[in-house]
Amino acid sequence: MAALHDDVLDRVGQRIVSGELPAGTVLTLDGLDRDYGVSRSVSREAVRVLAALGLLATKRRVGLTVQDRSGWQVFDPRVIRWRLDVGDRTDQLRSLGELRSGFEPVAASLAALRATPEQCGALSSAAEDMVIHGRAGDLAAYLDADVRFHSTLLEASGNEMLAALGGVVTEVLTGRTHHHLMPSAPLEEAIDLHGRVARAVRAGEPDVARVAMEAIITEATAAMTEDMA
Amino acid sequence: MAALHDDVLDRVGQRIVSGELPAGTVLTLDGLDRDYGVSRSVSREAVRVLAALGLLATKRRVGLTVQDRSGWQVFDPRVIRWRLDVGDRTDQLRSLGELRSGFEPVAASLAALRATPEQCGALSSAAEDMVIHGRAGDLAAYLDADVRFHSTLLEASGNEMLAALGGVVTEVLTGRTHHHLMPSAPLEEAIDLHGRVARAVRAGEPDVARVAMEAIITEATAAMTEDMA
DNA sequence: TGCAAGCATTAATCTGATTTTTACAAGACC
DNA sequence: GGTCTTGTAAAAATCAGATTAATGCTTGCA
Repeated sequence: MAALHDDVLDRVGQRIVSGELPAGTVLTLDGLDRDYGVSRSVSREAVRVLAALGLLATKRRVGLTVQDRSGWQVFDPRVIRWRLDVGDRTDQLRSLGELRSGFEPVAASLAALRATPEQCGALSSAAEDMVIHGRAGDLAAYLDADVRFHSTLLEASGNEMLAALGGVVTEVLTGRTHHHLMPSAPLEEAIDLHGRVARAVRAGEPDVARVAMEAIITEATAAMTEDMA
Repeated sequence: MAALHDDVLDRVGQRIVSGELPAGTVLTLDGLDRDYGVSRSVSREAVRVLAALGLLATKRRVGLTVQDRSGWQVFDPRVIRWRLDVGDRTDQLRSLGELRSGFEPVAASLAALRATPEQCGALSSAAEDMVIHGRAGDLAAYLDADVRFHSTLLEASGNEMLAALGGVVTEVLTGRTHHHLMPSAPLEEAIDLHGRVARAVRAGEPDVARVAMEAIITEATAAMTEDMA
């Protein structure tokens, strides 16, 4: 099912973020063709994308040079996923957590000022689903509701760049569930906080929404650090 | 000099973000070959990158469909540049301002905990330069110091994702000066706040740093909105 | 020792052919 | 008439061969 292009892209991307191919390593297109048994078009297009993501640089007569982490497009969902899958998961999640503690409270407060009735409804419904599936212990359905909640909230902020961070948050939530960095049963307190945010947004209370969202991130960070220790 | 690949990439990218090719428009690879007079490899690789940026989606038997803005990788430097060049500059700057109000205070507070002595020095020196050039009314030198201040601070947060947002902040600062959305002489208060952040970071006082940085963003937003009215 | 010419390597580009997927339509059936 | 199957063609995806253009490195000369 997975197309050859995506296959090569994923595999090389993962080898780079995992550190198997450290910065400075030099590859060649011919080498990739042989390694993966694909035609030049496939490896060529994969390399172009990796170069766009800042993971590789191409140079004539030299080849493909693996780039230092400082040049990576760390906001690209693909890079985030690779790093969560095979890279420095802990560092990555800490970075993302700190970042979220910055922009999600702002998004919550903006959403309280700008959310449409439909978005308020979607938010409440997602929060309710979290209650139901959280209590039932259905982690997959809980995750789905969690993702819906945060994506809707960021969308409702009316700020397209905050909305664009929805992909990043989705990767974090999915990643930490997938890698078992979550309590086996979601905490009652976390679930409750989501409901509080939803109500504050509906009531148009930006400060209440912001504070509740700050608590969500703090709680999530604490839960995760404990779990990793 | 500019390679064919980058040429096609830039041109198609700009046509999309400018709205000349609205979401839903369907193109074909053959069409691009003809339009730009390049071979399939070139258009193919450009399309692959555009697809990675979320601007296009490819589908067999259909062609290339221009995607809605909601899927764009709006944090990619290429996309930011295209939008500042041919897109909606003012909306873009407002979005970026709201985003900054989220992550810069967090970065300031983290920097107070983690900045190295060298970074503290660079921060203080940038703040001093802002005083000097601000009072002298040298806008270009002031901007340079301002950019140095914020980039250093984000770097000093010790969080690579916050550091990666340095480029974004630079765009905001440069953009608003370039488009005359700044007071002709920087406000004494704004300059003073930067010094306060630098001192708080050096002293290791995260809360003071955070509050001062919040004030910087609030002041900047107010100044810009007034100017636009 | 320094410099310039030439060589060899590798990405960049062009081209033609084949394979695979799949939207759409024509026909078959109820 | 409406739904289901089947066939066809359109377009991307992939493969493969050849040519072009930069450019790092070496060689030879002064």
